[in-house]
Amino acid sequence: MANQSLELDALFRSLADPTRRAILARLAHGPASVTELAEPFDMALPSFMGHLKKLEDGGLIDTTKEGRVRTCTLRTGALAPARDWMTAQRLLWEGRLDRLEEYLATLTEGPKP
Amino acid sequence: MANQSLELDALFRSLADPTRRAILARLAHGPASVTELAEPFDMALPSFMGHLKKLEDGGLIDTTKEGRVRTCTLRTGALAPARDWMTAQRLLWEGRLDRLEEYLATLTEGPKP
DNA sequence: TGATTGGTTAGCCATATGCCTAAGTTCCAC
DNA sequence: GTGGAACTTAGGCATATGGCTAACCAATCA
Repeated sequence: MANQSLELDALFRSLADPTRRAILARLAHGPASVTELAEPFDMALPSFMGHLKKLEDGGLIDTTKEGRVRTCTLRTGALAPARDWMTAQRLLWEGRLDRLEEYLATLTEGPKP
Repeated sequence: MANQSLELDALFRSLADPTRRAILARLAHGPASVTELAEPFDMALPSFMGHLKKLEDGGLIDTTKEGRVRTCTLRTGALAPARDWMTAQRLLWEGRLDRLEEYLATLTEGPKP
């Protein structure tokens, strides 16, 4: 549970920045190199690389180096824990406890990474 | 758009802390006073109050004072923009552009706060 | 009316964050 | 072999964050 809390900390912190959200939104269209990703931003490259590192350490993206080009790829399902937490709260708020129970049942059945 | 970006910054930053997430999860069960909310936490009251202020400034909760008791209430739909952004990314990732279009149509029809 | 309760304000500290520049390394095209 | 491209590392700076204690204030109770 504490581990899940740390994971959610990192996930939501990763999303609490417009640059990183823009990176994720771009990668949703497909993999891209660092240079491609950085091009729309008026930001020093080492600063931009810092954001990529944050996303990689947070488990949101994978990066691979081929020659001098580093390619970034969105990690499938990486946002699921954050989305699941928000969905759980919404179901509680709306008072649909029976739906919450069904929903939690689907969580325990799913595979864990 | 920039305004939406700032709103998402504040929303995700509010969620990037275990104490604030626990507050929201508790309030999902119904309103509570500051003292009730703070009781499970081993934290100085001014520090805890700081978290409540963050949540209120971020539009996630409302607070009202009656006599010396301040009661906190979850604001309905407050997490919707964050959830919507995550849903939009997921639909992109899964390549279901037609579903994305349908989804975006529902957004533009909905009332804006 | 004094004591207690439920916050509120102010100031401080350690750490994290997001940006910068400068310099460097690895790879590749010419 | 060399210059340029694509990163990578190091150090610095300003601001934000999350916690603390101390003192205070407003409301209520005995």
